[in-house]
Amino acid sequence: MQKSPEVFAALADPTRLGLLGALAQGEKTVNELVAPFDMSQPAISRHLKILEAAGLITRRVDGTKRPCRLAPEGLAQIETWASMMRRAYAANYDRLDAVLADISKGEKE
Amino acid sequence: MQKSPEVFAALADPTRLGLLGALAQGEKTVNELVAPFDMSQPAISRHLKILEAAGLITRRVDGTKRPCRLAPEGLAQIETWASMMRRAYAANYDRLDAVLADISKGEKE
DNA sequence: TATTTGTATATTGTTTTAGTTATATAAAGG
DNA sequence: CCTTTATATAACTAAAACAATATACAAATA
Repeated sequence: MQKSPEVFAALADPTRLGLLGALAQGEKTVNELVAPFDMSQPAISRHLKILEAAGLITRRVDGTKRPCRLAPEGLAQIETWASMMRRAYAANYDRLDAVLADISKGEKE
Repeated sequence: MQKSPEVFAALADPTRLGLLGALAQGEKTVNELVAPFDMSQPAISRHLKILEAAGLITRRVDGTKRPCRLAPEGLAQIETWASMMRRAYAANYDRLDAVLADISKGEKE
């Protein structure tokens, strides 16, 4: 129907959320990210690829290493979506609350 | 490894995002939600169940209808996560940016 | 009470996702 | 160069997600 929720799909996995949590502490290489996750290196590499495609991380080249960093762009997408929804909620529901309260008060009689 | 990203998984589907968008305009019954989504009613009902389990919508009973509303709780979870990440970013990366800039300046020689 | 309306659940088939092991590749170091 | 280190890709398997159709059920209505 409209745009694809690539960034949300990227978050829809506990391993990837954990990777982001690890990266929240600062830049880390792939192997450093593999260590705490009882999971194979290829599996982690695929997760990192998904996070990168979603704009949630970036990778630079340092010799044979590929240090990963958080990228704020993906985060911004999420925040933008959430604040749109919150605005819509405030506009269309806080008002509705009063309406519904009136209705149910009327129904009690 | 740790907690399950149920709320993000709920957003990781274009139909469900669309449903939330529709609900952003106000309360709607299941059939009203089905209409714009070239998809069967049972499929939409299952999506709604997932959104409800994630705390993103609530449903009330109105005779045989089940009007759905946005629930701000799920939204709050997302906002909380995002702001945690942003704080971590600010704390551990803005500082790191300067460090990396220094390093790459050194490497140029 | 019989029928219709609104919604939910069951069953099933297909597609997608996530994991493993094995292997490729590229840079570093001896 | 040859080997090791760091990471990526390939091939495959298993599990989960999504959709459709058929059906059940409860409330409204005729």
